[in-house]
Amino acid sequence: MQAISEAESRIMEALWRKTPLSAEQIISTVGPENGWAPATVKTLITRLLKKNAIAGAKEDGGYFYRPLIARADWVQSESQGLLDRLFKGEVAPLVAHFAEHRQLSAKDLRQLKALISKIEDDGK
Amino acid sequence: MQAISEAESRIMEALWRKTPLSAEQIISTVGPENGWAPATVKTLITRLLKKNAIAGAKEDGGYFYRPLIARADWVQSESQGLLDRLFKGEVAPLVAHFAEHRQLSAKDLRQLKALISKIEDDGK
DNA sequence: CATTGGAAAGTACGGGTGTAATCTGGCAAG
DNA sequence: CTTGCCAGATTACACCCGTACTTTCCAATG
Repeated sequence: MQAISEAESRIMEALWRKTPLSAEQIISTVGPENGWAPATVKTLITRLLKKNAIAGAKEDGGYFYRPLIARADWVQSESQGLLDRLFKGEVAPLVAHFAEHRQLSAKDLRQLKALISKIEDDGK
Repeated sequence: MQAISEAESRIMEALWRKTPLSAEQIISTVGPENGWAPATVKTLITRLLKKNAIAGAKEDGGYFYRPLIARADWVQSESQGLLDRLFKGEVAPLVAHFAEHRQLSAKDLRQLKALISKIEDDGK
């Protein structure tokens, strides 16, 4: 249901990038990326199965895994937690923080302005 | 040096709110807040000492603890990690995400606009 | 100097995590 | 029908974390 660990999330990311994937494919993408033995990847897959975060099924000749939770949902709970714990749930201070630490690129600024305009237009 | 755990961060937050604090003070602020036995709080203090995240010293009649790392630094590494893992290091997509999930209050919008104006003025 | 009170260290223990090997059982191919 | 491969389960093990108690050691106080 919940609490996908860091290592497990690497598997999820692979499946979110491309779904479905066979065990073999997961191992060959995610293994080298992280320096994991095949057995390790299989353990992570097992744990994700147990957590109902993914499902495996045989389809047209092979056995494939698919994510059962949407990346957006996961991102939501992860980032919501951080926002609450560190910034009292307010988005602006978070952005201000990044701004102070020179983490706001010109590209970010452009995108942010566009985003704000869009939101205001929608509300109109 | 690193990796302050969730529970440990509660102690840090108390010390960041008011520094220095005695063990007694930490226990009586942080204990009830989290439903922790005094012994638990002391364990967390010990672990933070071992991690060099705080320091204890006797000063004018009592024994007091002070944080050794700045809250801003901690917030920085925590949020940077999330930003990198979830949003490829780009701030705008993060804000966009919150916007989509109705997490952007009117107040946030106001503050964001002010923030952006300020940044642009500074750059001028 | 002896006692005491508190800080720090040590011990405990169940659960999660990272890392990994092996066992098992069913399906497919020969 | 038998055999082999592969998914899933089991087992392993050290470390971190949450939760907590007990022991040790130092410093101040009487």
